[in-house]
Amino acid sequence: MAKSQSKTVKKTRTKSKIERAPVEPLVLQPLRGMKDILPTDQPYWDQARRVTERLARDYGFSRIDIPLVEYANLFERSIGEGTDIVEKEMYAFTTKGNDKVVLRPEFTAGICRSYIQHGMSVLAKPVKLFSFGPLYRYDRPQEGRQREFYQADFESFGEIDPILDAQMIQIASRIVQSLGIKSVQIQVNSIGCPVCRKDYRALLVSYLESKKNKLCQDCKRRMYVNPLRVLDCKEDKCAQVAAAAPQSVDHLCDDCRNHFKTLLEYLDELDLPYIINPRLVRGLDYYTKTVFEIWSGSEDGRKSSLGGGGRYDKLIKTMGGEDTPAIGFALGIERLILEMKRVQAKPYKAPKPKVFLAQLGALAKKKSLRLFSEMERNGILVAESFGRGSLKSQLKVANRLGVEITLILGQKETLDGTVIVKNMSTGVQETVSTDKMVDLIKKKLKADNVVVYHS
RNA sequence: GCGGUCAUCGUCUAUCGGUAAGACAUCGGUUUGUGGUACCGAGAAGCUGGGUUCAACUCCCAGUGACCGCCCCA
Repeated sequence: MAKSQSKTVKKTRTKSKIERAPVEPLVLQPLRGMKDILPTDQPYWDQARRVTERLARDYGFSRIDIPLVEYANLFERSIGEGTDIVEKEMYAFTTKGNDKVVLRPEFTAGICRSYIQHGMSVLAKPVKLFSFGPLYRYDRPQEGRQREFYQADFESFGEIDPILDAQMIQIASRIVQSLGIKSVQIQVNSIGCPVCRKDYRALLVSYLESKKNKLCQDCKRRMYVNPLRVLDCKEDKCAQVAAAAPQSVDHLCDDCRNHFKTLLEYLDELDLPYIINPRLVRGLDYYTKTVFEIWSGSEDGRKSSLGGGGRYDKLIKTMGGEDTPAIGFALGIERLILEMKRVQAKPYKAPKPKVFLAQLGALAKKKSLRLFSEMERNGILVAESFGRGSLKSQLKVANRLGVEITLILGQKETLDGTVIVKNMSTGVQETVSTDKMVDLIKKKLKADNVVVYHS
């Protein structure tokens, strides 16, 4: 080590006349908008993962994992060139091989790519897939809005029936409720198919043109690029214009209107309360017919969208696959967890060790490693503090951990092939031979109605 | 991408243009191989880079980050 250091110094010295390479300081923080998920937060993440995985399984979804990085044009073509995600939120860069790539901003495009590539259209329909992982959007962070964030994503391919739409909304709602978030609002809307949307769009544009001078700068531009999004503008003056604007639900073709009507009937049947939000349009181009979002109840004022989704019946074909109707949605994990904390929902409680192994002296210390492993193999969770020497400090740790039994292994016990089993609540202790130890502990834990976990 | 607020031990919070204080947490001790409380002790901080000044954690500028509002979304 010292040798290589002096070598480095020499090198620098010989180089110093030419140019000394500036040493970048080590930045001890993550990139903007990214954060560590610390052990203290993991119980919430565990809960989010467990609930989504269980419901995915219950509703027949298979897990799929796709790469974090894809070609940029996969998203440009599917999400749409005029959208905010593509226009300004892509976490994009060029590789050494000169490929233009992005860190995935959403799941749908990548899953569709995989669906087409692997010929999943031959599978029994509907093909139901779910995923869980990080997404990246290069925008300005705020609480519940990071550059790296996680979603649970559900996609279903090959079924046009609106019962699928209802079921997807049901799953989303079930996940949120199962996490202990009771008061949520489901918003639904239909933005029609390419055919009726075209007519509606023309109608909307001509209406917006007549009110042009009452719109904000952004919307004056947006009305031609993506007029539906004007309806979503939060500017007061635009909202006023939007309120009187023609609504897509009033201009659906027969097929789309029936689809929407049937969906609402299904939702009524499921007793899922919803509100129709004619201004819900969502920021991605590929949606057709049904779109929906789930909003938190938010008694303390803050409202945030926990997730959303919709139908994208034309996307697979647009991307080069066979004509396949599809619907999907995603939930934002960080937002779910923020909401869980707000409503004091219970996180997942991992099983905690009920046994502590204390050791005293060099010989016992050596022996304790094997003892620990023996118990682990028998499904007994054991805590220890092998680095500590004194029995007193080890018992302190045991006490703090709240274990029921502490095993004490000293010099004497090691030589006798025994171990002291101490009941931490009564203080009573007995000496048993090590070969009977596992059975005895199991019996004691079981007697206390304590589950013994098996690996 | 635009506007605003903020930045001190691991956490929370003081103070000051001239030695940075406390609480919680952590670790150790209060005589031998037994936990709690109490008591004692230890370690631990001015985001980074410039400037003003005899002197900067403090004032100024820039950067970085967090948060808030907008945009948008999850």
